[in-house]
Amino acid sequence: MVRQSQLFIPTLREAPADAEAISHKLLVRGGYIRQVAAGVWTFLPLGWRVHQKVVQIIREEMDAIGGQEMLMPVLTPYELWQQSGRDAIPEIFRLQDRAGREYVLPMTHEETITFHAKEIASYRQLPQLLYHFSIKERDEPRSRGGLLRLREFIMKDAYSFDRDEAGLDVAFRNNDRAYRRMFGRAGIEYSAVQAESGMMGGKESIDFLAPSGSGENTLVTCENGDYAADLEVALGIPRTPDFPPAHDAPKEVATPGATTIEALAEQLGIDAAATSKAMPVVTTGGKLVLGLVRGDDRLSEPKMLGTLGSDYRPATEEEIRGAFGAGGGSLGPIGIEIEVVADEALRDGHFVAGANRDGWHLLGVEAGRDYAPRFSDIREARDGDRCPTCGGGLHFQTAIEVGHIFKFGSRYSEPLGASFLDEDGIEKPLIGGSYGVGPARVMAAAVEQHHDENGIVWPTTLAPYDVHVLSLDGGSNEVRTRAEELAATLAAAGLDVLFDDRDERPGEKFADADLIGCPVRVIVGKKTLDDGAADVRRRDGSSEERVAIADVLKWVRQD
RNA sequence: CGGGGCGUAGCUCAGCCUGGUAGAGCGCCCGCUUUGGGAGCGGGAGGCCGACAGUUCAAGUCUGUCCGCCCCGACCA
Repeated sequence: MVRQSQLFIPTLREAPADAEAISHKLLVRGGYIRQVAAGVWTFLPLGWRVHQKVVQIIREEMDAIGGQEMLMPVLTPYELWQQSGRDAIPEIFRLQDRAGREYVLPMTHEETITFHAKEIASYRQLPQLLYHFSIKERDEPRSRGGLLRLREFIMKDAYSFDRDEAGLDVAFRNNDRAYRRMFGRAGIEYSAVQAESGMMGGKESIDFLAPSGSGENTLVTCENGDYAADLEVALGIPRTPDFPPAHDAPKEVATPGATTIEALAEQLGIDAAATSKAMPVVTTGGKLVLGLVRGDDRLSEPKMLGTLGSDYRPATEEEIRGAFGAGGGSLGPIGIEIEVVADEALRDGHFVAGANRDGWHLLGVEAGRDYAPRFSDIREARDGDRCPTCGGGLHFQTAIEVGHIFKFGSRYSEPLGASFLDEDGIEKPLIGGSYGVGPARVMAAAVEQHHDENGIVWPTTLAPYDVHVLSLDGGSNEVRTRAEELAATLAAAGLDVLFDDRDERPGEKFADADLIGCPVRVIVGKKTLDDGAADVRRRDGSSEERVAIADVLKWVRQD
């Protein structure tokens, strides 16, 4: 039992003016966290308790699948990152010591764990699953939203090593299961979706997205529950366009001043979905490519990146002039020398396209007949699309990425030289996977998903304390004593008890208790003692009643 | 890195346009009263007005540069 009068729980009546996300506001107001610099936060005692509860859940689930906890340092020799090639990532923090030796403050620990994995010499020592909780540093160009995106944060990162892909499959599935269990225990609603592995350089990967009022990802789900994906890779079946009459060959039409799809569709009196939109881009290799999507669609940058196999940028005015002989707004796929990547939605039907002549468009352009594109899914799924699995409606929700697991194979073991001798006597690279989860993001997601207008409603597994006992003594020693006895009794029974013994008025204690959000609130006051009782209430509003002091423990423990 | 916004008391903010002794509410400290949903009265503490450089008799206020923070975008295991 701890006395609130002696704790550092600086609750605030008002949220900081610049806070937008609910979790940001409530965690700051509740005295859980404080900002030190952009994207850099302190966990105050209450916040650290919650963080540690999340950590313990993760630890138990990792241990349950054979994970071995360890700890790798933050300060890491730069050479390791040179060997993996990740030294080129702009987000890494670098520094030098006084002798000029260079270090990296890691964003993850693949390099370091692989450095240790070099001690694995034989297939007899495999598989291995190692993990740690440690501070990650990322020079994010833009942090935001309280705990949603930090520049420094603690992550549980686990690494598996196996002798082959089959072994990796097993490790991957085990971690997937462990993740589902840990998020379930943390009271988080989430979807496991296929995702891009991004800068980790992986193959298969699964993202765990928790729907939230604020977040960095968009979760796309089918109303029938048979499809879930991150917007970046989500497939959607677009509606069928309302096509105008077809033509035997493209027919030129004057469209003066129509440089946007809206203007074009209006001028021609047609459905915007029956037009095509041309997006000329230049790859890092300097190659000009025309991306073509339906007029009502947006080009998906991650998909385009995947299709091109390289980063790219929009083409400049001069580059466009040179290649198309026309300016933006009148570009199309016909009569040009450059490669055309057309979205799948343009495969069937006849569309209006730019004529590559300023102020003119072409009616009835058909892929295959009039131009020969490379088809690829490069459109961003959007509201109104149908599910690719069952045709049901798709929902789009903002979400927090609370975990990400992926296979990296020999991505690190080869460059770092981590190999083992297999049963057949052949030296082979270790086959690895990484499994990351951010406890702070789990906290933020829990708050985003569980709160009301008065404050946080913690899942019981994450709450900083199980029971919040309020002494409404108004200066009465007898009431204070009885309240403290009850708090001590509950604590002796194994519950984490926060005892509000502060010399504050009732209203303030109620407000703070709601804000902090412990699952059970127990009030001892003059009124209740007259009945030899206490008022008990669950924070989620499911029950509230007056029970005899002797029965409080039983009440707390039921359901 | 582009666009926008904001830096004044612990917090939320006025004051800046039109230069002239730095303010309010909440919080904090003391006293009295009060005590079941953020009390009342009285007294009090608390400021390098983000930094630097200009303009001026005089700068929180005008000008410039820089720094910090937030939001949108770019970016992002």
